[in-house]
Amino acid sequence: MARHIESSDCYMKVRFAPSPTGYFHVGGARTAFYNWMLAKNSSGTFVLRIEDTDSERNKEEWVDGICDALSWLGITWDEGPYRQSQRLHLYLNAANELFENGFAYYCLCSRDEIDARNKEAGSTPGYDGFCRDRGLGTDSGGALRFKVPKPGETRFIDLVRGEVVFDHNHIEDFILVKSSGAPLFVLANVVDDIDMEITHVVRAEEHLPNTPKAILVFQALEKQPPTFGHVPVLVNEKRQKLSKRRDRVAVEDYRRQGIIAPAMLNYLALLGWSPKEDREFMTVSEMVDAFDMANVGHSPSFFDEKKLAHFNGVYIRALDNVEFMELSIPFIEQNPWWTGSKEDLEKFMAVAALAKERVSLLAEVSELIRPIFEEELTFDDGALQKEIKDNPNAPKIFEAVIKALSEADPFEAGTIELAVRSCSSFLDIPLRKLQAPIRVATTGTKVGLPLFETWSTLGKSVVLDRLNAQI
RNA sequence: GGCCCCAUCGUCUAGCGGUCUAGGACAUCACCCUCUCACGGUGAAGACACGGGUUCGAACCCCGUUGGGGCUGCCA
Repeated sequence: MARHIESSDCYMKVRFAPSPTGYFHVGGARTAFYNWMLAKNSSGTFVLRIEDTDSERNKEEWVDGICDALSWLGITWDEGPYRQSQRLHLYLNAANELFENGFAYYCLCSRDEIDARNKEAGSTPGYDGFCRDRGLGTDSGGALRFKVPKPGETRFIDLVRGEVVFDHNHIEDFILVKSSGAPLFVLANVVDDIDMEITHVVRAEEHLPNTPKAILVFQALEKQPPTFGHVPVLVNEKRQKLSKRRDRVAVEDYRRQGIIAPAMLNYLALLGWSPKEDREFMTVSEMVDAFDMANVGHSPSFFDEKKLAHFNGVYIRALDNVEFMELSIPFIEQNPWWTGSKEDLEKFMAVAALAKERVSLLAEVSELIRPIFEEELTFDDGALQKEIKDNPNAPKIFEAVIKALSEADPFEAGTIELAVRSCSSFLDIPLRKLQAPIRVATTGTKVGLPLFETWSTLGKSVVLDRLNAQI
């Protein structure tokens, strides 16, 4: 589809304006990242604004969750976090101005009354303008509604969709201030965008129908609206918008599983956007340089955990061993066998490169390195049965390996391998068959880190003890 | 229901009128590598929703149909 507008290279002041009503989710993270990239590649400003005007639904802990998650991702804000709950006077001033200038009126209708009237008249849902000309005053105790000019239409150029037109006949006179005196989203949003001099509003597509309302308010306040861009929503496997209630979407969840921040950012950036060259792995600065709203797609994207995990694996493998260990330690600390001692760190270091290649989530590291730390080995019962108890060759394999091993000196991967291979040819059992029982005996499972390196890290006496225990 | 948005392999996408017997990536399968598992390598299978136009020529432009999504709150 032809693009009707190019995103400009000029200074952009953007904002990410989440509402703290639940876990910070991946869709929000993507929106934040897009905004952040726009600010970065225009030498602009990224504002964090917490839209907490709805005191019923907002919780302080969610605000912390948002800030923590953004910080973890490396999405830093130049201004804020502003709190709308602390700026109520600004919205009320604007509301008063709109009322004084005839752009808004007070309304006493309840939803039930409106619905009843619509039903009786056989008309479509939406406010019917009952109080429009009643001349109710500030002291009426009603809600303040914006008087949408009718007939009329509002059109604007959306950065991703091109020109969009809304007929005012389908926009009801929406509420700006509740009867309780609390300002609502559209009002607060617009007033802040004016006050903070936001130049570009990039947000999720679910806000597209709010945009003409916002533009009307900008105009009534005699301000130039910013440029808007609506990015497609993220959907689940059933192609419904990702929901905090229904779907697993919390950034925090992925972090706890061991997704690392750069992998998350890279994956998120590619959901709905792709650079011209169709590249996949990019550093943050490469993404910032390449990012362009003109290349943002138009249709919803499915958040695919499998592909995220693949990206994460690639990023983990690119880590150096020390970084890998530092990032992994929070995930292994909770194990009783991990003490964090110098010896533990040395053992971990010895297998870090091998472990790195075998995980796509940091939460998988524990299981992989557990055999080299545990005093009392935990066994996979199925593997124990199959590879040792039911294996007629097991006794002679143990006997031969124990004997060969005692001569392996120094006890290193190379000498161990020679010893084990000699058993293989001596017993005429292929190495792949021969390694199974001794692997289970010394690590508890049939899959894991390469055996010879594991043994050299474990030390000769531990290995011999574990082998002898199975005879 | 009304309004708006969208439509290329199962998924994320490349493609902006001829270079498309439609490219890449994830997932899947096969083979190779290999001490297990991974990693890596090679290969296979797999898509332009449908119908009309416009055009010498359409995945790309227009219209319609169908399908999906969003919104339709004194939530954001």
